[in-house]
Amino acid sequence: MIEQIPDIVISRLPVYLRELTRLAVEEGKVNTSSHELGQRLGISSAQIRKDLSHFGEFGKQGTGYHIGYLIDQLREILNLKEEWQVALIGAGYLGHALAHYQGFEHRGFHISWVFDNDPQKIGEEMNGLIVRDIATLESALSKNQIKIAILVVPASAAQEITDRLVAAGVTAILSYAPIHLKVPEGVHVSYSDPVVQLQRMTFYL
Amino acid sequence: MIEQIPDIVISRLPVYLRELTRLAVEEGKVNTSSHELGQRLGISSAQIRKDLSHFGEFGKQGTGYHIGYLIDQLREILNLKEEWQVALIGAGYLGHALAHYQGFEHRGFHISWVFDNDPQKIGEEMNGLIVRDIATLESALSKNQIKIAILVVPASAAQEITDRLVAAGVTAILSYAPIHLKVPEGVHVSYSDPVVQLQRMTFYL
DNA sequence: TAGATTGTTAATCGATTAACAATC
DNA sequence: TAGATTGTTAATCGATTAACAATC
Repeated sequence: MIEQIPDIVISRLPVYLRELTRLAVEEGKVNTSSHELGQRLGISSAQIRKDLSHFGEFGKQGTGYHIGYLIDQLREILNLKEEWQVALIGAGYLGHALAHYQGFEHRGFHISWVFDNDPQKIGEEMNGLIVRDIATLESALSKNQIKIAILVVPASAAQEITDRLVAAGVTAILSYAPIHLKVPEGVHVSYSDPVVQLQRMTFYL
Repeated sequence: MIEQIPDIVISRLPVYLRELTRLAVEEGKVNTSSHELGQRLGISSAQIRKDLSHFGEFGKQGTGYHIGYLIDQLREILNLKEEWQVALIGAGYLGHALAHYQGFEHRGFHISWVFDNDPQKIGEEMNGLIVRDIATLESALSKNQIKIAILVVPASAAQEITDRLVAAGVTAILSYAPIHLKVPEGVHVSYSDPVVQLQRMTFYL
């Protein structure tokens, strides 16, 4: 029986990976400890060790973790050894910003397609990419086996586009539309709604 | 002793509020139930009732909740009765997108200041707002008692700007910088890093 | 009345933390 | 060796769910 790893554990791994990369690249460190990493992330050292223990033994008593090795292992665990091709749906202001975002490269992702339904935008160039007609969504995604999409369309269009993405074989969607999306089992959705995030904080103000 | 309400409960309230508004505005419904709301959000009805029970009794046996009343109560709980003035730090692509985002209005927020340190951008107009010199950050925020900031600057500048925001009285920060920010007790930070969100999903692919 | 649905309690489930033997 | 730190166990803490009396 394969042990089921909690999603909350998975969700912390990218944050560990990000901080480890920072330690290596910007501070030139070679080793670290669960205590140091936890300090920097506001997480207990016990939690970091427990999280990692789901996947193996990556450290050494007395000396902690070799950063390069742990980065490598986390990239392996998170399936980041190969670059993922990503489709961006929506060429509005936010789509524009994401198309120009430098942070995708070297962290495992590359936006290779942009779609919109606005004839004014179709054919436009965005950071080297041509905006395609959304009518060609299915054929392009299926043919290229795209598994990941970023959804940056109005709430009113989000569910319909989601259904089309899923039908075309997409199994991971990062949505900026302010709406809960219905997807079948096995399709993963992650949400980003700045207003929801702000409203969570105003409770405390 | 005031009962401490779990942050995870608080984090769901904006989602309830958003869906209730959709039910009212787009479908013209007047009443709903924890079951219906849960169905639409992929949350159990028991959890919705439990969450709401932390704050009072808002429903009626047999008939459920009056949507308008529950919306009103949630807005009260989340301190959304008055519009919050927000400062946007960073006038790059993402800052541009946020400055033009229509979703803030009517959901409790208004971007009233934009700052950048790039002389090329200072003075530029963004959706009716003038980009200010970041050197004037402290005076503008303190004088206008701005409590909320959206941080859209490079990771290398994020901690320094955060320190300045906190010193100027900001107590809620929505950060798009891919870095964990150190803030004193009482200051709230919410993060949005698209790469972290994508990496969480690639584990399952 | 009969059916529906709430708010709440208790049980279950799951996540975090503390502690420590092992060992580098 | 002495000090540091891991991986793991058990205890604690917290969140979710199931069930149901109350009642609209």
